[in-house]
Amino acid sequence: MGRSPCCEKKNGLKKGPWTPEEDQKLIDYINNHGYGNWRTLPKNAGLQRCGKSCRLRWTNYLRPDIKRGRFSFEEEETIIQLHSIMGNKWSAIAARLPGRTDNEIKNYWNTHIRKRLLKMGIDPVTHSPRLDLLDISSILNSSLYNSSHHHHHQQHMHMSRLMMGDGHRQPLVNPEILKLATSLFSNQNHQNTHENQTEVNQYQIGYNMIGNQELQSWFPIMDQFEEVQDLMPMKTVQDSVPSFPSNHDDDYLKSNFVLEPYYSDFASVLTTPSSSPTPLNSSSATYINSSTCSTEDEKESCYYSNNIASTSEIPDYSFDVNGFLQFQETKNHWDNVI
DNA sequence: AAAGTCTTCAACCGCCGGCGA
DNA sequence: CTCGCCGGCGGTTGAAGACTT
Repeated sequence: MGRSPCCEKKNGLKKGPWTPEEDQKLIDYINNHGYGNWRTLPKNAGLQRCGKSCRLRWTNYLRPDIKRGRFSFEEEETIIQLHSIMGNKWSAIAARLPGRTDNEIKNYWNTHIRKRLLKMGIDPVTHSPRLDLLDISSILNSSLYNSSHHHHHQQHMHMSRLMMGDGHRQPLVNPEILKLATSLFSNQNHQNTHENQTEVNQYQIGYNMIGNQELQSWFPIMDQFEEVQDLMPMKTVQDSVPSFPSNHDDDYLKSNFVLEPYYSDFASVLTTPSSSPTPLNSSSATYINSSTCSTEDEKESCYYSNNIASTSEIPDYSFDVNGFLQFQETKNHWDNVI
């Protein structure tokens, strides 16, 4: 039954950051003797550390094959894809990223990727769009929205630019989702909750979302919708131009309503049969792109400006992990060949 | 310049499963 | 079968540095 903690206080083992001297002792020992029994290693190596601490230090930091430095865009894409399939299986993800440790990937996910997905309105757990998560204000601020938009016609213009771009810029928001959001907020006949559910489910089908997890991710939308319905009357959609409530613009937009995260070209790389040896099916995968965005800032802005992958191009949902991994290997192979 | 706040990430913790006695 | 050991995993923490006010 259970075992005592590996680092008992009474035996005076050191904790906390490693010193260069300790590192060197560990490296020297492993170079000479290899690593086998972590429990006895520190004693043999002359370290006042527990075996667990030594193993962690070696596998996460001192190992010679550790790759240091920033994650490349390709690595980041891989992490996101694998996470969409495997979830928080950091070691499994790390196994697919040579030189990266599970700890490093976990940290990178929590400090960078997760935040970015949230900002885009993508649930980092399910990888599906969440209307209640998108930081719409940051999207708007980062592009064409400005504070002088209180006139109605201007509002329509902004929204149409959001949907269609303006000739110079690409659209920022998936028009389908924008329609969904608009429709949700403008439809005044929502007494029948069953109908609401049906409407949402239709859009889920559009995203090929299957499974309780994905379905659940939409529930907050409905909750929030009902709250807002109570607070303010909604307008009806006029023609194809969506309209948001005329007052409360800023508050409204900042109230965590999300329109749509931007799926990108990378999705088509993975989902288009012509470029994929094994057609990849993964609607819950969150695809982010751009090979041209390398710095953090560039990545950030690219996330908001990539092309949209139309919902009609999204393949059927059915995870084929082996196919995916096979695809990755083939892709890597050809990347190397090229 | 100083104080306060936020972010990052190395390291720790507790738990689990595999394995041998 | 049970027990104890060990390696490994994922979640969490907190010191240090970066950034903001």
